[in-house]
Amino acid sequence: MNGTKYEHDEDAAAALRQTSLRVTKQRIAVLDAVRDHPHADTETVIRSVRESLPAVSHQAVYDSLHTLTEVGLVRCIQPSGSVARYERRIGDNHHHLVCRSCNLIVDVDCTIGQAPCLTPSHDAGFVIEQAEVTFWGLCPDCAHVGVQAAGDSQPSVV
Amino acid sequence: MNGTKYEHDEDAAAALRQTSLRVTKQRIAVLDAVRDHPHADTETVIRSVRESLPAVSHQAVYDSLHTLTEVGLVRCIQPSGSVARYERRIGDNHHHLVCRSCNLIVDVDCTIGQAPCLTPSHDAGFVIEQAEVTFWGLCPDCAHVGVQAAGDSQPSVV
DNA sequence: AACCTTTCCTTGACTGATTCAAAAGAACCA
DNA sequence: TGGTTCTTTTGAATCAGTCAAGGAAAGGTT
Repeated sequence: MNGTKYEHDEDAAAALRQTSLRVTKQRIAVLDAVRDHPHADTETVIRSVRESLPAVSHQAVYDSLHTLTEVGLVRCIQPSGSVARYERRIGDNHHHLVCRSCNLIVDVDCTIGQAPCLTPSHDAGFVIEQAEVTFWGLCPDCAHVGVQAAGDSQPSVV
Repeated sequence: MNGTKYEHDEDAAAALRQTSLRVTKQRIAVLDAVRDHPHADTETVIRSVRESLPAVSHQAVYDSLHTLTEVGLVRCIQPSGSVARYERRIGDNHHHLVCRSCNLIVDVDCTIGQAPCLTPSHDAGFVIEQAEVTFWGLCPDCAHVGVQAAGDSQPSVV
């Protein structure tokens, strides 16, 4: 049943042990699922987890994702119009490209270097912890389709 | 009933006439509500609209907000963990400061100048239309409370 | 001004993501 | 191993947002 996954299990278990959280099958499976499906929504995580643990409740996945987000083992992103999505790549404050047409999400490195990697023109007195950048546009595939399909059905740049 | 609001009504009506949309009481009231409550969520817009038009349905407000967003008279933003919020300031691609503690949202001018005002380090072949920046942190009030209240209950910077 | 067409609003039900709460179960410390 | 505490299951509930059909209003036409 759990033969060829030692690496994953060990990575996830080790990460959990470094927190004060208990090491449970469910949390390990959630961590693996998020690693294997970058930017997955909760539904996808549930399906993936159930491949190895068919009986997990959706609530366990919701709880795990929340808890793991709180301790910083996963990061939750939520581009406008999207449900919550999760990723395992953390700590480097990278950003995202989102395709307006097919909703593909791709990582991009932080524009300048370390968080916060940008400074607003005036900060209104805020103590700024993080700058989150989302680049909206068209992925290579969708951009080509737009060009091929007549050219002027795709309106102007914002 | 509608005595002292000529300025607002005229602004909103004029904006609507410049589109191909019909000029209706409901849409004017929605435009005024969004102007009077920057970054308001739909619930707030509904309450505000009902001050002048008690009988509007929530569906009319949802429809209006969608339609007005489509034609570009309002802009919809959705910081992670928040419901949809709307603003009347459009066309300048400004960005937002969001307080992690009280959810206050404040506008900041575009960091460099025109959209897209940032360029990712590598674009993965995307055609980029817009860069959306959200600065997360603590507003002046919440930052002060954090400092006063013992200093180490408020954890580290991300 | 009356009419007609098209677009818009109201009504009421519904969906889908997420959350709540209580009880059963599993992890970890002694 | 035994007990305590933290997790998971179960089942129901909430909340933002959507769907669909009929009635109403806007704005052009006569």
